[in-house]
Amino acid sequence: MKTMYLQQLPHNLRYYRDKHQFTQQELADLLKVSRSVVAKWENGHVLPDLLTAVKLSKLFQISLDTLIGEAPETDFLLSDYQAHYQENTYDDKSLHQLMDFLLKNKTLKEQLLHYRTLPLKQQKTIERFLQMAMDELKKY
Amino acid sequence: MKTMYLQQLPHNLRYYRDKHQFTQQELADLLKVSRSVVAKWENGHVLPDLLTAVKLSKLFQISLDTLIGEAPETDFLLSDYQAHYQENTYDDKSLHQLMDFLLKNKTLKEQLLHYRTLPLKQQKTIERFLQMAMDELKKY
DNA sequence: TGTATAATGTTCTAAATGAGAACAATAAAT
DNA sequence: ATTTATTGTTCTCATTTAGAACATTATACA
Repeated sequence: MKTMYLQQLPHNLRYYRDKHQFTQQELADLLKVSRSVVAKWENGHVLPDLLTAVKLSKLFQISLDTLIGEAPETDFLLSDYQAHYQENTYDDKSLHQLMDFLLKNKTLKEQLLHYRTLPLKQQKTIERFLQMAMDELKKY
Repeated sequence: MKTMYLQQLPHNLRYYRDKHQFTQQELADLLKVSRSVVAKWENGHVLPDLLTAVKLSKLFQISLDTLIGEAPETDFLLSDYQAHYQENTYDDKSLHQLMDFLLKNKTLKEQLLHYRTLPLKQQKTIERFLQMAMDELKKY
C-alpha cells in the first residue's frame, strides 16, 4: 500500500486559503513564491518543502499536523501538567524552551552540569569567554 | 530576520533516534534511505522532505510540530518532559538541578537562549571552545 | 447572452536540492 | 594498540520543484 500520509494536504491547503479569503496570488505573495506553485500544491502535483509547510501552518495558525491532515488526538492530561508546572515556578516559557533544548543536547547539558559545580570565579571567566565567542561569531 | 523555523530539527532528530537506540544505519533502513542522508539531516546540511518528515514523526510517535521543534504550545514540551521524567529518574534530577541553576543565573540563561538560535555549525564551534575553556580551568 | 476580467490549472524549462556512493574521521570495543 | 562500529563529508547524479508563459474556467456586469 502506498503512503497515504499526505493525501489530505492539497484539500487542506485550499480549505484554509479559502477560509482566510486569500486568492492563490495573495497567498503566493505572502509566502514569496509564484502563484503557479500554490496551484500545484493544491492540486497535489507537487509538495511544498518543509520550510514552506511550516510557514503555511504559521500563517494559518494551525499545527503542521493539522495542515497535513495528520493531527494526533489531543492529550487531555497535558493541562494538568501545565498547571503543575505553573505552580512550581517553572512557568517561565523561555526556561521551558531551554530545558527542551538541553534535553536534546546532551553534550551541552553535561557541560553545564559541570560548569555548575565550578567555583564562581571560574564560572564568571567562562561566562565572559562564552560571550566573547558569541559576539565574535555574530560578525559573520 | 532570518527564518528560525527549523533550527531545532537536527537536534531533535538525533535526540529521538538516540532515544530509540537506533544507529543512523538502522533508521535509514527503516525509512529506506541511505545512511549518509540521515547524517546530513542531523547535521543540518539538508532537510528531509515533507513525506520523510511525516514518516519520522510516526516512527518516533511524536507530532510533526514536536519533531521540528515548533510545537505550538509548551504542551508538547511538557509531554516530552513528562515522558522523560518517568523513564529516567537519574537524568531528570540533573535536569531539575539545571533548571534551578539557570533560574538563578539570568546572564547564562540569556546566553543559552541566544546560543539556541545560532546555526548548528556555530553552536558546535562554541561548544568546542567551551570544552576547551573548561578543560583548561580543570588543571588548576 | 456576450464580453471582459479575475481566478485557477497546466506545461515546459531551468534551477535548486536532496540522494547515494565512496571516502574520511571518530568513537567504542577488545 | 588495533580492530570494528558509528558517524561525518564530499562529489556527482537524479529528482523534484519553482517560475514563466500559456490555457482554461469562473465571475462580473453591461
